[in-house]
Amino acid sequence: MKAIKIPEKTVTRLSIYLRCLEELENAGVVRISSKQLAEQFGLNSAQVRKDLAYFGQFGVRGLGYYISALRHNLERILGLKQNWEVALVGLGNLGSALIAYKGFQEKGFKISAVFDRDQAKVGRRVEGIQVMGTSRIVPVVRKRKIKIGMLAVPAIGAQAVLDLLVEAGVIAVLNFVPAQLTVPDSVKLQNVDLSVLLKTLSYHIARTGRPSSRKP
Amino acid sequence: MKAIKIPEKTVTRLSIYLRCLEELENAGVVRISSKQLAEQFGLNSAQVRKDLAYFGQFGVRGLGYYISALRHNLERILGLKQNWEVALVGLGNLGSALIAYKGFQEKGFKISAVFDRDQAKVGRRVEGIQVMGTSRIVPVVRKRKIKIGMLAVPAIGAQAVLDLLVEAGVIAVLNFVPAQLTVPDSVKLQNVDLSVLLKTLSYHIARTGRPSSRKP
DNA sequence: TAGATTGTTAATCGATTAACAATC
DNA sequence: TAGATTGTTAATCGATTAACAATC
Repeated sequence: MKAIKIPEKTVTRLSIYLRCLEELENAGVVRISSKQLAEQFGLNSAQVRKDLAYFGQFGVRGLGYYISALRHNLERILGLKQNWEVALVGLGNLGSALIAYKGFQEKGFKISAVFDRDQAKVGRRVEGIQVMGTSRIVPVVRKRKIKIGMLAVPAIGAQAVLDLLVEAGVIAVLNFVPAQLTVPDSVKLQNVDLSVLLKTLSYHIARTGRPSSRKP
Repeated sequence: MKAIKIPEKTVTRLSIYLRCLEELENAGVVRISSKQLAEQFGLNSAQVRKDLAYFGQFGVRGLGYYISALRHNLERILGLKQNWEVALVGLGNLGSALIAYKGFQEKGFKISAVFDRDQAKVGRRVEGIQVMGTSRIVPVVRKRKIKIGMLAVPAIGAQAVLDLLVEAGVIAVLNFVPAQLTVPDSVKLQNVDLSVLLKTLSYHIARTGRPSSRKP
């Protein structure tokens, strides 16, 4: 079969294109060229065409891309034609915000199982979901065939919890824990480390922000 | 002067190295080689050395890097020797979680000003900080010389709020709004789009997760 | 000194972009 | 048909990695 490697950045851009296409379709626009689409994001039009070309021929020469058709194709490619169940582990500040956030559900991602180590939280109902102890991760996630995990626990013990999710059959994990965690190659671990992002910002300010350097 | 372009990825890795060095120092380790450090993250040792070499010569041939010295150097390079004040705009689910999250403060980032458009929230006290209306962004951020913004408002109107932060003199913004926002070149906009990350996970599962494809 | 590891150059790899034939 | 824009190849650019002289 085809062994063409598709860059991760391409996949990320597809979902950004998709958001733009949704807006355009809602605005009643029918067609768009790669040039117009690229301008929305400060990208090169060849890059847009190449990103799409990894997956097929979706455009019409001389005309561009029909928005509705392209949108459906991108949704299919990204696996968004189905609703995904998500298992959240950790119900601290961040976990609570994630479960309260309505944005995911609109996009087809539903947090449908919540786990926490703290016995005081177990049994509570949050957004209509009963909180379970971490010992229930393996049976429940396996039984419900949940494929996506969200990890929002303290760094201590995070690897053990992640191992449970993997054992339960999760294939992809959105990880908010600022620690070096490992998963088998077959599992995708997507790190969201806000501290690392803030430090990058700090670097940017330290380099470009001030005419002369100043120490506090 | 030197016009060497330092890759963004290098800066991101520096802060990841730093976290590792902190752990090692706490564990009482004195020295580490680029090879050992690289193995922690599945990276190449040449990459570690090159990342560091952008900023100076921090190692000792034959021995490796002294952890304490390297750590101080990285903190200096990343601008972490000072505490940064952060202005948060938007006090919904995510904004509330961000302000309640204690992790930032430990790393030297303190949310010290909070703004929301909703008059019902203005005047309330959250984590010891009095919430202000968005009309106060420009005077307050400018007066306090706050350089980092966090944007956690709804997509509608987000650009206008971002413009206010920029007008107020912010140089870097951590953006949680899933929309295509623009800033001047001098300002760094770091997007954190959880929906995009989830879609990348969805793609991964759709491609690798199932032996045969199945539509719901 | 012998062994180890850095700092740095040169080679490789992969992603972006320019260019253009195909074609609507 | 003439003009526009795709899909794709080839050129360019930038980041990663191998290799090794310098040196602790």
